[in-house]
Amino acid sequence: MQRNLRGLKTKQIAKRRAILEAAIESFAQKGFHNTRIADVAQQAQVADGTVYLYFQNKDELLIKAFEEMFDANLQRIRDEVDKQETGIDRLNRFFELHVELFTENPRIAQFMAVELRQSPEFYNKYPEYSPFKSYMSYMRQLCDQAVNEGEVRPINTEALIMIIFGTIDFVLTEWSVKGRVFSLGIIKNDIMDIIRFGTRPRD
Amino acid sequence: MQRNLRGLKTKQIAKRRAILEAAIESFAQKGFHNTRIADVAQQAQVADGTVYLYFQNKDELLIKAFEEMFDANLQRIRDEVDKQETGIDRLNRFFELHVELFTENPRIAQFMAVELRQSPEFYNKYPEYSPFKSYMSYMRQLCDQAVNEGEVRPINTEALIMIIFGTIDFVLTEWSVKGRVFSLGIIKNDIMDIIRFGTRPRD
Amino acid sequence: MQRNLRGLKTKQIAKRRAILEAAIESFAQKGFHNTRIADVAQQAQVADGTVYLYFQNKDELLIKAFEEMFDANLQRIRDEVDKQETGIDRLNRFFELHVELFTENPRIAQFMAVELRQSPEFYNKYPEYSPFKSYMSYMRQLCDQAVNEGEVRPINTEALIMIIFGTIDFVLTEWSVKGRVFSLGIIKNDIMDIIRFGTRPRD
Amino acid sequence: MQRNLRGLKTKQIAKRRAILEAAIESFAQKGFHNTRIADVAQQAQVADGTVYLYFQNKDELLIKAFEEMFDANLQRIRDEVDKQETGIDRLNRFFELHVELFTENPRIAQFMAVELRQSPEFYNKYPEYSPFKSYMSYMRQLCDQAVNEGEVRPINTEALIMIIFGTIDFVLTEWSVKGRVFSLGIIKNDIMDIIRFGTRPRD
DNA sequence: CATGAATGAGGTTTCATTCAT
DNA sequence: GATGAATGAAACCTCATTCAT
Repeated sequence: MQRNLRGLKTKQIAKRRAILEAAIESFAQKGFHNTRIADVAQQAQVADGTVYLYFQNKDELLIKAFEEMFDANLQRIRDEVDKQETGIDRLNRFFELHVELFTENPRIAQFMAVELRQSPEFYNKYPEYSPFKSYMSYMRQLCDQAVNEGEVRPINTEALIMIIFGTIDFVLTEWSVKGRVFSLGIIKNDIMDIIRFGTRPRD
Repeated sequence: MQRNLRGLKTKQIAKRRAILEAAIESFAQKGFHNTRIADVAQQAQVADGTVYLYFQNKDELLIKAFEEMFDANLQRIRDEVDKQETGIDRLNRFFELHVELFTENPRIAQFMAVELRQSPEFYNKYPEYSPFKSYMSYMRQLCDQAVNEGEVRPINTEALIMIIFGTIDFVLTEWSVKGRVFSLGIIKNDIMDIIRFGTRPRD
Repeated sequence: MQRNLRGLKTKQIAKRRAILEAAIESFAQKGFHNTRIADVAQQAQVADGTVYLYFQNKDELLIKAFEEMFDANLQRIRDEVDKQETGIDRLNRFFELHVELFTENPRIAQFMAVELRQSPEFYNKYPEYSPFKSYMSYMRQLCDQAVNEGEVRPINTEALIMIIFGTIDFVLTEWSVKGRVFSLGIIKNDIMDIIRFGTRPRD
Repeated sequence: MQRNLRGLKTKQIAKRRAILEAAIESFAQKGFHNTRIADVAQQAQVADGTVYLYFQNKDELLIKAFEEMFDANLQRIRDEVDKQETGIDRLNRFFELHVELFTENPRIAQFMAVELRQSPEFYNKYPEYSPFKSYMSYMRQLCDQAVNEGEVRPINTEALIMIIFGTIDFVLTEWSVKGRVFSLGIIKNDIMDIIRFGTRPRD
């Protein structure tokens, strides 16, 4: 019998995945608190109780959904970004791929926009909850490289990360939650231009 | 009997305000859904039922909290910003004051960080919910002025707004929700520098 | 200063009456439990608290509404009925006036239909609550007279009362609550005919 | 697994029934509005939430209680009545069985007495609420037959129905709600006598 | 493993009643 | 007397979670 990392059979892998997808879908649309486990179960075509065979409780479902969604995408993005030659090109590619990811997966974009912000109480309850830590860590690495290569002036890397991540987050949130009222492509280029220009080495 | 705008007596104004403050406090700390009306009432030193004399329901409490919080602060910020001579200075001042506001009112910063983004369902239910519309509209005006005055190159104003608002939002969220792990002052200046440099007219 | 039975000034009499009328109106339409004191007060153009100056509580408002409504009408009916010469005519007239009363005051008919039936618990709580006792007592008297005069055969008076009262109650309830789907005039005559015929002395 | 009409397992049928019985019991004793779902649940030996697995809400519980109580009994009555030869006998038997039913099931009698009449608002909210429609429809049929067979003179059938149903309703209400202060057996016979005599063909 | 019926704690909201003005 | 803002108890209903099948 084929068994996986977590000790699950292939069929169970699929079931687990279905539950996570259903959770993301529903969290994105209705928000965490307005999503009932019964909704997720129905969407995933399993019984309510089955959800609890794969996840301890509703909170964990949220946490795992984030974790695994980020991990999966980060890997794909890394592979692509690392093909670029220069630091500045890698940063640009990263920016582009990030936007692309969310444009092509509106559900994920919505999910992130709505669920990323949890209350301090939630962070206290789950200190390990830090969904895009690895994501930001990778971005930090890219920025540092670009600075070291001299293509970006020696600015505060944290500041740059905040600008990039914050802007993407905000743009995508507005775009996905409010109803895509503007062209993402145009604004994306303009933003990249401002940032690139603003971080260019001064003479 | 002294009566106010909404037709409330002076004492009632105070009570209404106390409820709003309590709501912001609690929403910021525990999140909207983990806040019970009883919490808000207790914090505001009124009976549970009293909350419903001033607000139709819990949702409206959230909406009004945002609305009035933004409105009140925007006015103060405008007054200050308009004292500046040049467009670029106004933009800078706006940025600074915005950060300052939230630095000095961590509760409000947290509240915004946690509750600003609602689910599509919420937006559908309350189409009028657009708490920082006037805020962004003012920012748009500032950007346009700066461009017209030639101190900022003719970039896409929307892009600039997204960068500014998104960055501030993200920085403050990280800073307030995660526990103020970095110096806001330093990062603020670096960010302003990047943005200013990135929007400077090219030769 | 003009003072009344209950020690009330003329203006207060009017206010008390307005509250009772409003109560009947609202009880009839929405039922006792779905009527809020605030509804009654608003309808009567008084403050909520004022209701409690005239009635101890909501229950008493219901009880008094019944009592006084019945008393007032019974008096008018008696005056009219007593003009009739024979027992059987008096019975007929009574029947007619009873129907007339409710036909001309649909609110009262509805009120009675909906609120007459209270739970055993209610009757236990208010043993004195017996809204149409005097009404039935008067009817009993009429029946007895008719029997004594020989125009009605010596039947069980109680049975006759039940038939008359029950039928009227049911007819009016159906008629008023369900939406007056049939002609009250025709059915009234048919009913009176059956009853008169059924109670006629046998040869 | 044994499954029933509504798609319920045998055990669930029993549970559903227990809830209905408990509801009737409690509605009869305390009235609909003074009955808490918790009362019903406790009486039925289930958890509060379980009630909502079988009925959408409290209103539906009332409606279904009526519907099914009437349906069940009507069937039994029909079976018995249809054994009679003549129309007039069927009418008599119907009357008797109707009275019997309620005499032997005081809870049901009380329930009906207290809850049959709802407010116009209730009828508007649930237009399909017409608990004894089939009951009256059957009675109409019996009356028509009796008229056609010539044993009852050609009177207004509706009038006769009103008399019969109204009288029974009133008698049973008085008898059950007020505390059974008179002999139902005697009065029943006297009433039947009056009605039969009143509807007899005239020469 | 999977199911889904059952549980029961908990929160929003209503509204009769009170009482300071 | 009259007002109506304030109170707070109480109840419907939801839904995360469990566990017998």
